[in-house]
Amino acid sequence: MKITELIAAMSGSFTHPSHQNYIAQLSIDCVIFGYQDATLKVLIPKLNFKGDFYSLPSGFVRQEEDLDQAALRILEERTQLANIYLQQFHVFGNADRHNERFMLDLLALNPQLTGPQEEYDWYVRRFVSVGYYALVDINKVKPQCSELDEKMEWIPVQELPKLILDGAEIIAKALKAMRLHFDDHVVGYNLLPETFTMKELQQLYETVFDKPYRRNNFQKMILDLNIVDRLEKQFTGAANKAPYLYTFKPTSNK
Amino acid sequence: MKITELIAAMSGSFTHPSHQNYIAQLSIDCVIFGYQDATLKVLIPKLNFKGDFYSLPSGFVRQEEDLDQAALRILEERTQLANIYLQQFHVFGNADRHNERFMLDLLALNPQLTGPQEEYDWYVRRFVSVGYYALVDINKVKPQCSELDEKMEWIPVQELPKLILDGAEIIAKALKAMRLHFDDHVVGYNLLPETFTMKELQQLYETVFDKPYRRNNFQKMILDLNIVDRLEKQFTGAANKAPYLYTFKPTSNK
DNA sequence: ACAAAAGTGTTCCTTTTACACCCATGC
DNA sequence: GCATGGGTGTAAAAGGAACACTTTTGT
Repeated sequence: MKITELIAAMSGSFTHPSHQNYIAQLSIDCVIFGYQDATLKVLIPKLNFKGDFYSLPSGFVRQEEDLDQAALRILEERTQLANIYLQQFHVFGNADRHNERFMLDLLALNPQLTGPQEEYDWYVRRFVSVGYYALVDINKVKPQCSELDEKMEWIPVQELPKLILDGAEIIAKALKAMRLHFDDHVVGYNLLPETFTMKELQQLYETVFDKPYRRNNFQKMILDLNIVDRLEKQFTGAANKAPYLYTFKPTSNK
Repeated sequence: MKITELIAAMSGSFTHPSHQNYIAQLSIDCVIFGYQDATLKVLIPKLNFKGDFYSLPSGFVRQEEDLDQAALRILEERTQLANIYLQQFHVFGNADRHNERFMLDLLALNPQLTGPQEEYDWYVRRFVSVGYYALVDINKVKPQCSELDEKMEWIPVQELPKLILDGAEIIAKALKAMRLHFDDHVVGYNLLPETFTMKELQQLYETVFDKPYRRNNFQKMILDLNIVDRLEKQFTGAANKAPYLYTFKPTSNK
């Protein structure tokens, strides 16, 4: 593989690479949150090179596209999902944010990589990166590896591996911003399937905020917010009262 | 004046212009808030050209400097103030954010402006701009015009003129973000002089949040927060009880 | 002594938290 | 019937809003 292709793939684009089409020194990093097994997870690609390089889904911004559009494009390519809930949360702009260290590590372990110096220089310059986080229904996502990825995995936020560059800081800030937005009480919509029980919703809250809620008070809070509709009961076969299913009101979100 | 100098001045730098030193297509826009006469004001430069062009203090990012550093540099140049409270709040990245319309309007009214095509092209490309807001003690600021400015004025947020580009949107978002941060109850520190009375602090809150507070409850709230120290009384000569002066505790901010 | 404005205390109400009870389900 | 978990009601506690009262200052 050539550096050219590497950069093209890193850009989130599978088409012919040409850095002329992108804004130089500006990138987008995405933190994709999913929720499964009462755990908050992040979609993390592992690069298909020697050495354990974990990164974040990222890419560049085309000249003719909005910043938000670019983030959406990157996300859709990776998740095969449209209409993703997406929030810009921070710009990472330290002067030492460049890919040189990463590339040196990568090339040391993978000497077969070659490519034009020009492309390499373009890529290892200092980059300012806009952080976006996304909330997705983990069951609907079909993780799509880029040409560079060995695999993409949902990793619990508590068990993240060492990430290249400032990935750890980016995720930490994303989590903080997400929690803040969660208080609006409509954001959870995006992490759950269409229908869910009150208990499932409560578990989501407990996971996100990392604190327990009382069953009855939680139910009262949600119902008072008037953001969910009650549907039919869900008979699980268990020897107890069947819980109602709920769905978020169509008007109260997006 | 040449376009070259115009761009140099716009960049917030008074030194010899060279766009090589800056990150291309990335700019910083600052919303500088001050507080005076029970009014929230923004420092707005008016450009020294024919036509009423009002802008925001802005500039570009040098290759070797952090994003935050760049914002601080721009702010210090304009206010002659160090240690400014500064917050990044949003990135404006729509694809149609370019200076071409503004430049056409400007050149139509000021045909004497000339300069190399190259510089012009650099400047009118699409720009992604990082928004920062600052809170300053309005009495300490000595507004410093750039070479381009006819004047710089503190304009009440309610009475803003038409700004070039998306200035209005930027200020609106800055105000929203500032109000949000204000809830931390330490931010007000930066808008007031060293010492102040409880009434002055209350008026600040009433201005920022645009709603009345009750005198006694407000006092209780602030004292309970434990963020201010009570100093000596301030005798104004008025025929009433002298109010205490307060100052923010040195530990509770920054 | 009085008016004006600052400081403090006290009650009332709303919201939040904690506890208790009842209801449905399958064995 | 009974164990299990879901739904609802109510009391206690906390927090906030409104009101009243006291203190200080210069005339």
